Amino acid sequence: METDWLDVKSKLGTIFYALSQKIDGWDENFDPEVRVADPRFGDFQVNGILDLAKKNKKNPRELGEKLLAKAKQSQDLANCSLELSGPGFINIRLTPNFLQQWVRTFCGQCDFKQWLAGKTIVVDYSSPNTAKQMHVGHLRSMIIGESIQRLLRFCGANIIRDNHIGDWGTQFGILIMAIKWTKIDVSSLNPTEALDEFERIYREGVELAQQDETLLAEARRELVALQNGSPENLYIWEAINAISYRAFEEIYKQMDVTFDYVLGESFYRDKVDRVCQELKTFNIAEENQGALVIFHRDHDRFKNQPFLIRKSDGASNYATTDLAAVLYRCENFHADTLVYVTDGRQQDHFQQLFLTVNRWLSAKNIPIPHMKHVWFGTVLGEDGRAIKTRSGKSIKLKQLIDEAIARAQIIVAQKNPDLSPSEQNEIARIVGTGAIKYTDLSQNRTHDYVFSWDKMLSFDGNTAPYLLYAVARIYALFRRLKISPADTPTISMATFSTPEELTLARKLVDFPSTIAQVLNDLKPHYLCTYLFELTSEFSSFYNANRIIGEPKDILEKRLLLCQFVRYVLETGLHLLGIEKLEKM
RNA sequence: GUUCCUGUAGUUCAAUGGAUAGAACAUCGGUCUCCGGAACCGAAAAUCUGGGUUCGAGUCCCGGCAGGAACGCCA
Repeated sequence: METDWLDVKSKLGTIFYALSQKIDGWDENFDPEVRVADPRFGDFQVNGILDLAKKNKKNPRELGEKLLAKAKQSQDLANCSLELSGPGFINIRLTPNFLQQWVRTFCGQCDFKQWLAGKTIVVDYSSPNTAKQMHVGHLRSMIIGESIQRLLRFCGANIIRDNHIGDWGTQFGILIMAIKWTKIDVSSLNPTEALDEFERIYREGVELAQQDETLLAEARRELVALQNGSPENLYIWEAINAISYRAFEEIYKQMDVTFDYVLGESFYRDKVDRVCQELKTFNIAEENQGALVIFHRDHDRFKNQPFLIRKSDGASNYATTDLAAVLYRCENFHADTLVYVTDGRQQDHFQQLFLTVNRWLSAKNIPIPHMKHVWFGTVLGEDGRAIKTRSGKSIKLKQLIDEAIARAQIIVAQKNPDLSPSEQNEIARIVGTGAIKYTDLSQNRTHDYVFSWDKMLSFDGNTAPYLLYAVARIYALFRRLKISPADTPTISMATFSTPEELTLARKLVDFPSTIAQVLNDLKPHYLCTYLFELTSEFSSFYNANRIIGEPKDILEKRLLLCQFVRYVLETGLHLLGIEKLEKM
């Protein structure tokens, strides 16, 4: 089988389009709209005939008959059975022979590197603020960002992972004021409790500032002093950041998240003036009520809603930093795409940012990168409102992760007491963090969800442990048969024949088009749905079709399916940021 | 006021304008001399509301109702 059959759905689209163009008078803008079909009707269906008929006021059945006649003569489709049905669908069913060839050709060979080859993409994700512990509200950017970053890399892009930490914000004004007010020595704090302490001090500072205007003014002065390089304030700031970074690192390590660069907002502090200057020079930014703002006159909303890039007190804000970061990423990383993974509440900000970058970089006459805001819904508390740190009762990320690992630990110890403690610990970590990641990723990222311990820590049903278990069983099978997963599977001459073999092989065919869809929308939940369905079909297959003790040709064809399933599950789990397990 | 998101089984979620709306959890009932039972098979159970567009609407448009969010010096 030719390698261009890897993505069968897309290949069928190409074939049907080419066939249609051999028919006299057929619309050249025809889109066959090949879709995965309901198994009752076939494996794939051509949907586009109905649209075409509507547009050209023709009878869809007649058009369908013409296209079907061409398709039936096509050598490319010799291994498919075809029929016209319903109002004008062409149903396509792959023959067992086709499935056999496809599985043989692509087992372990699903390579999508050419899709994004040559692209340099900066992915900006996680991006917590220092001086605070990460809480469940910080989960999504880290998990979704990590997954998307892996996906883009898997599809051939050159990826730069940048953690744009909020280490230069106004929280430091209040914090430094309160630290000085309460005369706390930052170097004397116990590192494990220091972040709690900073949060407490911060809340205290907010209260103080509310009660006493002179302290509020003091906080503003401390921030300006910090930004102007006051050694005393820089010392406190650095101490706070060092403690914060250590806490972040601990979580990233547990969650298997890594970055190439950690360029916080402070990194851009000497680069923002240039941005403001240029935007003024190009007449993009203007002074308004003492601040430097940008209006986009040809935009319905942003002609009135300003993009504020310098506050009236002269301080820059996150908009300025983001602009400086865009320039830095273009000039130093030569990025042609920038991906931002943040909460959906920042949609206006990013729209304004992108509009501004377009105007600014065209004025500078340098290439404008593609910019994509990959936003996600808010994690809500029980009250239906966003979980907030200031409430003081939000769930810490560390607490959630530790609890997930502890629960997994109990189950591992119970199911697999013979494994060494260190093996059990590692399994518990992967199962526990995998469950958290999968729960988040398996939901449409653009929807809000209410945080619940039960949901995050569930190990039953459509969860990471279910997928991990299937992988572990395949490894167990290989161990019993004394074969290595790295071995090239022996090619059996037997074709798939049982309903479970055929259904499973059929499901494997959808892997490439699923990746294409996830890539198109940057929505990992499509992948989760696919992997769960694949695993479910694998489990049914494995339950109903014996392998060990079967005649050689049957054993071999079933092993080939196991090998392919293992490959797809491991690849898929990796793309979700979940590590695989050979035992659990 | 402008803009954005959401409303689907008891619960949590799916469903690129396609054929009889899929799952999971929970509930009820099955499978086992079973390659790992963290498994498999089955049952019952749902599109907020009123119009419209379409051969076809959970999906698109308009109007309600309900919830959430953003909108000038927070990030």
